[in-house]
Amino acid sequence: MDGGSQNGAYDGRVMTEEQMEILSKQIAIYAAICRQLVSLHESLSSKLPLSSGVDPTGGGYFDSMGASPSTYKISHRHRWTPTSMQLQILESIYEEGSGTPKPQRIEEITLELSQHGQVMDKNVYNWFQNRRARSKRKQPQAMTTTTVQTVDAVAATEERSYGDSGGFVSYDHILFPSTDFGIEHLLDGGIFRER
Amino acid sequence: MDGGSQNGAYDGRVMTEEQMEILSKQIAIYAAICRQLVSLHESLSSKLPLSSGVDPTGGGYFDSMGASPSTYKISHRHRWTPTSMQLQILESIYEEGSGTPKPQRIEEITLELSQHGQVMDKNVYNWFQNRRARSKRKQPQAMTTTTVQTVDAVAATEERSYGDSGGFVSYDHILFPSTDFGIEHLLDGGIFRER
DNA sequence: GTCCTATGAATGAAAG
DNA sequence: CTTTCATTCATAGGAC
Repeated sequence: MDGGSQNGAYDGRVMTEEQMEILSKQIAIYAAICRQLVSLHESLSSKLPLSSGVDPTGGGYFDSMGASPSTYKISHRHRWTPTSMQLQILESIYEEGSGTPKPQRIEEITLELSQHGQVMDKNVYNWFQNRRARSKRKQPQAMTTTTVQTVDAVAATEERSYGDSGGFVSYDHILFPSTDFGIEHLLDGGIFRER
Repeated sequence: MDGGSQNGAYDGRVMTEEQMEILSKQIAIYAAICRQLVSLHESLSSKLPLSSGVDPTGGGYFDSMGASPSTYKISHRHRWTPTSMQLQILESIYEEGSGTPKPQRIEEITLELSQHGQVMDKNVYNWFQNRRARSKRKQPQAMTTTTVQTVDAVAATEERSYGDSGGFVSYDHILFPSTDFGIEHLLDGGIFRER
């Protein structure tokens, strides 16, 4: 661990192993924080192009607009839209299937649907989930109150409005979430401490 | 290990001025990046009426309604929503391995998470269950290379994030608004370079 | 332009 | 652990 290294820019060690370790950890801490913040940013920025070219099959949604051939939207769609053909199939299966989409059958359905437009398992899965949930909630719409959707909208508005516009907060609790790293020690008492 | 460090260990210079400068800059770079990312996060989460209003200081369940105190309970949130901080921690723990949430470790995690917002054991348990189940169903999509976060791999990981701009979301304009730092040189040829 | 509706998608919680 | 349910978020498309 001393002068063992020969080739390389540093023919003589100028730091102890311990110091190297500390410094490495300091760098690693910032690296980890940055990585977390970046991924946080990704998740916050809605569902932006997560695919980023890595996923060729599921990367782009572009529907054929089965009902309206007049529309040519080649641009990337963020949301899958079933074609009318697909919708028919889905509705049929929904009715006949006694309401249980079955996890493995999803793939079969997807396969069949993909003959009428691009679709993924996830889309089919979501569709059945939503279909079921929706039809269930449509039933108890006998609410005597004049405005059903008004309450809904208000509630949504309320919830959406809780963006805290408070003043600045110290970033320390953000940057240093846990004591796993032993950050305080490193940053406050490390080599680069202010003394 | 020579006698470089005991308490009060820094009475003798073990690094050259140049090395010190490089290291200082490395740290400074990460610090700057983190600061920018944090402020980016702030602006993103405060500006958008976006989803779960991420409240850095706290907040899980509670929405800051209060527009109409006369109402008994227009909309109470029954559902736990992890803060961004909590999410980061959870993701970290999830990634760092041991795909088994561990029964007792849940409490530890819960304890740590509770420093960043209200949370219960059950929430953490559910989160891990869901997380695992859903990542399983996911198609083999390597959106982010599952890089193990080890101190050794930090350099490589960061280099991937910075230097490699192909196929990855270009954060460069965010991270590096100016070339004042000369980051490439430092990160690629710094003391902690790979070779 | 703003507002509303419909609906795909995400996710916490619970059931099996 | 696997599958399902319930709620919510986000957005496309239409009405005005």
